[in-house]
Amino acid sequence: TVSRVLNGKGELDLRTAERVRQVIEELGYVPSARAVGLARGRTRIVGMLVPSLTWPWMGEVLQGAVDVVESEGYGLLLFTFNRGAESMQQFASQVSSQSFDGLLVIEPEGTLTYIEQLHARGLPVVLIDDRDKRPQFPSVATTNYAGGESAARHLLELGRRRPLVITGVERFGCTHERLDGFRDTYAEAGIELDPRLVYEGDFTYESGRRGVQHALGERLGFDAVFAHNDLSAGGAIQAVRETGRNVPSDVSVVGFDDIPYAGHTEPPLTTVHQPMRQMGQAAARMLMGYFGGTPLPDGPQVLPTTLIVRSSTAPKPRSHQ
Amino acid sequence: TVSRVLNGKGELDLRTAERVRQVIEELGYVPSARAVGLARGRTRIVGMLVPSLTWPWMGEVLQGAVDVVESEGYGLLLFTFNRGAESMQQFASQVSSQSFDGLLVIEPEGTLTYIEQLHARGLPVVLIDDRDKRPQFPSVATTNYAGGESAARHLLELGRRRPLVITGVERFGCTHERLDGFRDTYAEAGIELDPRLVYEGDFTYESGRRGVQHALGERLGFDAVFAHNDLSAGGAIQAVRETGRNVPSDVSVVGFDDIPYAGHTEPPLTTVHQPMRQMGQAAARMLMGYFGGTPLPDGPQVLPTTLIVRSSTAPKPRSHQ
DNA sequence: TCTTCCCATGAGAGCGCTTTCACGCCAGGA
DNA sequence: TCCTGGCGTGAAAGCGCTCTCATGGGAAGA
Repeated sequence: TVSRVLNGKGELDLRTAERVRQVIEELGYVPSARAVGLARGRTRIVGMLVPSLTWPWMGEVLQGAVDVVESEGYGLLLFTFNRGAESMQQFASQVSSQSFDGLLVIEPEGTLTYIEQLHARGLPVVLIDDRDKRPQFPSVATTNYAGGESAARHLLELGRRRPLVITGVERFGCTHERLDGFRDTYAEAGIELDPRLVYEGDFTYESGRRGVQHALGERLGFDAVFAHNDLSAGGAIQAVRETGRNVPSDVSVVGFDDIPYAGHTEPPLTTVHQPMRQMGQAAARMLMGYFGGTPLPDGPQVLPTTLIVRSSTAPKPRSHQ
Repeated sequence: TVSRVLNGKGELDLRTAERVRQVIEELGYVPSARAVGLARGRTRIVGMLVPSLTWPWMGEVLQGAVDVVESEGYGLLLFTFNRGAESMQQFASQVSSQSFDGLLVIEPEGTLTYIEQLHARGLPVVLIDDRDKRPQFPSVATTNYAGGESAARHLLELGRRRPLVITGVERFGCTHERLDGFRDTYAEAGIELDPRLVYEGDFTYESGRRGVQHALGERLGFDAVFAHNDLSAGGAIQAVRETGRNVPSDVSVVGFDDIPYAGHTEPPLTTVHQPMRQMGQAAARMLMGYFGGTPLPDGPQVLPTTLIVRSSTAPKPRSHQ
């Protein structure tokens, strides 16, 4: 009967319910999560697997996920993947011991097949920002291609016709999408990107510097930089300024991500905003919805990027055109 | 008997054990965390309560904690406190439903009494970076006072005799400690800080800018800035440079925290490094140790800060002295 | 007033483990 | 050969809930 009162199920007399509630209050009784979990077969906990917690935008997506998970009365069990095989081991055992009801994943490199297995075995899984295209999978993604397009369009409007691209890690899907969007837009404007001006970076500040220094060393002229994340854009700005050139007038720089750092570079960085927190929220909501009865969509939910214009981009001065 | 094999307890025949193990292997059997938890009365999960996940150094301490927690086969249940009372409600109910065996806390403002209650009631709790001094409490702290001292010593050695201090939020203990360490060291050198050159900031980039602009507006001369975190130090650098002054020669700037951003300011920031990841690790280790039988120390474990000298500080030029 | 039906509640069987208890068996001493 | 110890193992009682099933009592219909 107490159980009925607590869960609000079954027919029961209002006065009895009130009396039970009163006693519960007096005793300060709280049901044990463990026992409830065992009896019900569900834990009201969702797992979240992330590659690393120290990436600059990770906090945002985590915060987004935690917010909705908590507001639904669920708990968020955190797993990372920075001790390689051992991490995976630990995680796998937690999965099979059914420590959680569903899973949010920012895919650590090379674990996709495993994650797919879990999904196939019936564990509700939502992927965040799948680097590889995985159409038949519940996931939340962002418009990397369109982000690349918007950066290109912005630079074209400013009269920048020889952009240097500092890419992300080559094996990530997002790198290709951002590059393709950018390249295609330039192509539409009748400008083919010089392949020598596409530098493979690795998302670090240093790689941004190296990209610029490399181009300069090769005596390749450029009037803009499109970096695939803000950190490398920051490095690029830095390297450009060191040569005495001005940002934005000599070289305009566009980044990607819009982490807080982007607002604090000198000059503040124009960048493609990724809605990290919203992505975390959306993924969590999908999962919560599933627990509530809504089936998981078997495709990605795509959240749009937005171009944030700050001061690192400006029209090309007449004299140089 | 299966249970005995799995837990390695009790006397049992080696051949039987082997046979059991084989069958377990064949069946792919994994004990249910829920049932084990209920039967044993422990969940092998530790909770972690943090004010916000988006603070720049939060990822580091989280990562440190997760690393050791995971390596011990425990899980990390994450709670945040950015929806005020509601968050607290949720968290409290999780506590009383015994969802976890122990708790790691980066104290959200104004929850200390509650946390203390939990500790008094027998929940193992380890605090990270207690802003208020709480001597009788297991915690991990860092040397804020000594950090302030080291910043002061460094600036004094460079001949900087009129520093501007941009503090953190006034009600935080760390703000006072950093300021006291700094002030006392200057006092020892025979220099009393000009109270007008102590500006109350709030740990934001903007507050760093405002601090500098305020001092400049009041026509207060200064040849150095000590900011209580890196973000506001970045803002300070920016504001100083905007007036045409040089960092480090005209004004040397020292920050606090040593977040990744500190390496990317222009010029790279000299700062007091806080061992965030180590603090997370140490706290988690304390808790793990407790589960292993070692009692919790009833005082803080203090990890030292280190001064990281980069390019935002330099000796005072002769001509200006 | 008697029967029928339904609503509110108590009893009890799980959920999948751990842990205690007791029993059976074999080795060693009398 | 019989008795005493232990060791290895099966049986069963929880852990603290949920949920089904059965029961009792009161209202409504005859």
